[in-house]
Amino acid sequence: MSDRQGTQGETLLYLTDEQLRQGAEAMFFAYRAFTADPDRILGGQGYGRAHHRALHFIHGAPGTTVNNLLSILGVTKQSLNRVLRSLVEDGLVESRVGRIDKRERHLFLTEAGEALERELTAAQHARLRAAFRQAGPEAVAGFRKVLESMMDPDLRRQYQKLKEGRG
Amino acid sequence: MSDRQGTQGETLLYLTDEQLRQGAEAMFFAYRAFTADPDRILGGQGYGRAHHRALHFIHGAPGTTVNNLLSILGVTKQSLNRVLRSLVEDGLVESRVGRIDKRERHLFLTEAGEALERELTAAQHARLRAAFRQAGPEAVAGFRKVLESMMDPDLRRQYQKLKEGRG
DNA sequence: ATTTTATGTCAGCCTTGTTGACATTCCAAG
DNA sequence: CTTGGAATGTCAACAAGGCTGACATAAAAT
Repeated sequence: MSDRQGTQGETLLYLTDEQLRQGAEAMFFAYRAFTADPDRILGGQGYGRAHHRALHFIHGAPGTTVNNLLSILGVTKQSLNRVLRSLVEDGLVESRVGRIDKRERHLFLTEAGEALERELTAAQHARLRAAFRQAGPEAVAGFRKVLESMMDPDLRRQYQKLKEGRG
Repeated sequence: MSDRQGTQGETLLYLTDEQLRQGAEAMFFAYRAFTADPDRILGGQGYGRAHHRALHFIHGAPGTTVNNLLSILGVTKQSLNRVLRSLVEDGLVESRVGRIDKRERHLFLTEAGEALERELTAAQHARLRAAFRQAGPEAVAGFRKVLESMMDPDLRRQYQKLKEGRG
């Protein structure tokens, strides 16, 4: 029971309350760092994290509907609507009525919207790139593996679908 | 140049825009899952994520001052004050005026506060434990390594200090 | 003793989540 | 064809939790 290298030892080791606590705190601090740069960029202009998320996913799936975006973002349509309205008013997003189903709105980034999305992504990717490089490829693989395991099955499916859609 | 195992090949491989994008989305989805259980528990009783964070760190460092808590949480004192006030009013946190420096307030969880903290921690740890177990020890090491690399030096120091304080 | 600094509290604003009410469009049953 | 329900999106009002500014009190410095 004292083999710190053995399978049993490690299994017990990394699941102690202290290990879990450290994992939780790491998530908290890292997520703050992860969102810090885009938050700073958006802070000045009356936008926030919600606008970043909308820009990100519209960029990744141009022509997506409001309803589809909702299922990805996991917020209510009323909440998303406020964000989209300001983005449309400011000319960053274009909302076109669906041709086959006129109830739907298809969303696209304008050139200005693409430009802001690029700026936000650049900041976030710079940080991520530095962290990935410093940690090394194996650590990155582990990072992804743990994050995926942490998601609910529904969220994981959404995440996988986004990946495959671009793969 | 075609060695997918070589340092060069891997370095290029995991730093493509697509890899970074997937990393960012993994963070987004995983963080949502990470906070989902405590959010659900707290939702009913007029509390939120901010209360959870306060309970968590007061539990981990009983007697901490408001100012110290601020530097850990990274919010303004006005924002934290609102949260603390409701926790004190509801008898979950006790705030004692400092004996040596009467400007300071030292914070402690009451028995009820400890009980709620345990409930929240239990939910979050259950999810984390399942993810860690599924991903395996090496993945968990990588997960921690990447998250730490992602933090700003200041945040990383805070995080390390918390770990060592309990180590 | 008076000024400056540190700590915490109160008031008010903004973003972004929530529910409720509603308009429009589509589709299916009568 | 029409009518009633379901799906989609919008508008209004409210709550949580960020923020800045103004302020009270205690400690420290001059």
